[in-house]
Amino acid sequence: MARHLITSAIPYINGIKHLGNLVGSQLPADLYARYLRARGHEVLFLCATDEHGTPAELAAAKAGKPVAEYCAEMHAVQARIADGFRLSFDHFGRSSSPQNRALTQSFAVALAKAGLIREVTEKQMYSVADARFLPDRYIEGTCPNCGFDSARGDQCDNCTKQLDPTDLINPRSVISGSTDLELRETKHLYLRQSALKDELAAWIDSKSDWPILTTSIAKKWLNDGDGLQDRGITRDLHWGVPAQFEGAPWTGMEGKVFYVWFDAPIEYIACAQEWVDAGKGDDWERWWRTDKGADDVTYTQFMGKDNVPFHTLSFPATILGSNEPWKLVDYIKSFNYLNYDGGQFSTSRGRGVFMDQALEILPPDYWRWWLLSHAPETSDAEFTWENFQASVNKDLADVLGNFVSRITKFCRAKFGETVPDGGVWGEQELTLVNALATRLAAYETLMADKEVRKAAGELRAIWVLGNEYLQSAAPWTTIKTDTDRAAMQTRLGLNLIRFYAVLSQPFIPDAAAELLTAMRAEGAPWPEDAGVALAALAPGHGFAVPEVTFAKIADEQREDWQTRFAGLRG
RNA sequence: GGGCCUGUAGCUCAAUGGUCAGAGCAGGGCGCUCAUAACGCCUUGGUUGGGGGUUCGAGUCCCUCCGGGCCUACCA
Repeated sequence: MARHLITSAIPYINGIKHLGNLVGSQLPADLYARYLRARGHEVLFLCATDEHGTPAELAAAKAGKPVAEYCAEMHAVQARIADGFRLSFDHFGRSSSPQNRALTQSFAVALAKAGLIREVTEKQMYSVADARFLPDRYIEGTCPNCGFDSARGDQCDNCTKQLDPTDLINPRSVISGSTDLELRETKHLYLRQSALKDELAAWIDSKSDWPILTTSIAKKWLNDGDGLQDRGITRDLHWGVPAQFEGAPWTGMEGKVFYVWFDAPIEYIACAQEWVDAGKGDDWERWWRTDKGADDVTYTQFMGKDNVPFHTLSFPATILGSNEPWKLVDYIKSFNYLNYDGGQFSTSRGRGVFMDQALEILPPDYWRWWLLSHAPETSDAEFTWENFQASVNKDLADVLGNFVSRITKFCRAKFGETVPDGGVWGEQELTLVNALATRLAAYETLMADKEVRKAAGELRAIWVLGNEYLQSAAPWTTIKTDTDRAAMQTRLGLNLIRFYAVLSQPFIPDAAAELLTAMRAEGAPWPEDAGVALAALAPGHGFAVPEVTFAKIADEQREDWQTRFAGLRG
């Protein structure tokens, strides 16, 4: 038994996430957490909403609400949807929590003591009409390079040229359209990441088993240009962790907050405190403090590729630079993007299927299975309705669901709704059990390695073995001449349902639970030995014939959804 | 512009430099009748994006061209 800390990249508070966001972090993290729990490991699986920053302020303003109220509402919405997808967080926290505020400020002090914070006075664009400083991309104007009239202050979307807001012709605020902009001096704190460059590089180099996607992005940032750059960790905003506070080793930071990417990863730690404060646990330090037991913890993070620089460099810089005994991540599993029907999912343009909509049309297991079995691990992947329909119908309805139907209904018709007695395993059964044992071991290895797609493929192959067995054993033929043998074959078939339900739990928890309930085998443990597990349901054990576990997606449904989700989100 | 990833069967994807490039789905044939017209068996299908090179041997390594994607530090 080992102890595993698992975190999923924390979703931004601004709106409901789409399926691409889900498959890139929360869903595979949940798969891994569920698997490890099923294997009897001690797991702490944490996620939260990332609530600070300019987009949250603007979204709240647009909704006509105070930002704190907006975030509280959206947190509840996201928590409900996460629950709908059966994401088994031990706690779903908030980066705006008091715990995170205190911890973020504490980290800043520690970093300052270590000489890793420097003050920088710089000039930023200020919008008089909006009464706020504006990030570069919140300023638009005409591109000096190509003449595009909606170029952003950081880059022109038309000609891709890198820009500075002061390069723009006729710059205006994206928020209000106001052209009353001026450069104002402002002071910010910078984290001296450059001072930690060698230490970070050595650490990254030691991680030879990480996905290429993870290490290549990290190395790029470490080595690009002049190497790892210092990063501003404060912003001129109101919504965030105040950068001026009692005990702060600097002055003049009133009205400023820490940058979201500084406080968001710290929420991983604060979330464990929230977990304890919510009465769900009693000791968070044994998960996070290496001086208090966390040395034994294996820490795995899941995220989309856009989050990699912050998790491989910025956050580790915060941890290492603090000189405090915090647990560093052991493995970073990163994902590419999921595209939608020939283009990108887009939150801003409402393109694709969003988490709430997905749950409105189908149960979570359908989405979990398709998304995980098509997880964008080696490259970007593509969602199409045709592929979704075909995969789900074949894998879930035909291969697994129909297997359950055929054996339970056969048994009911011939022996009644109890596990039949008689007969002993022969050559055919031992061959099956051996094949299952081999595939089970492969499945366990793939799950432990976080090879999501391959694990899904192995699980499916395990389901297929049941159909192959039934087909060749043919109890419906056997029963005509040898009742005992037919009973034995049927008994094994029923045990396969229980076996499959246990193995399938991480992918399709609802269906697995339904099957275990039907087989009256709730709480069945992970099989230590396939042969033993496949004899667990003894003669006389009652069961119920399950309702159709997975209904098929009809062509009309698919076409309807295809049309419905083609355009903008209504 | 720079960097990284990627291109393999109609589709979605595999393949430590080493048998004849493999699976699933789709297509074709046969079988079965317990089952959600489900299942099983067999099978068609490839100049591995193009071109060069290294090597006894290249999908894999190098160069180049073409296509797709991501990142490029003030969105998060």
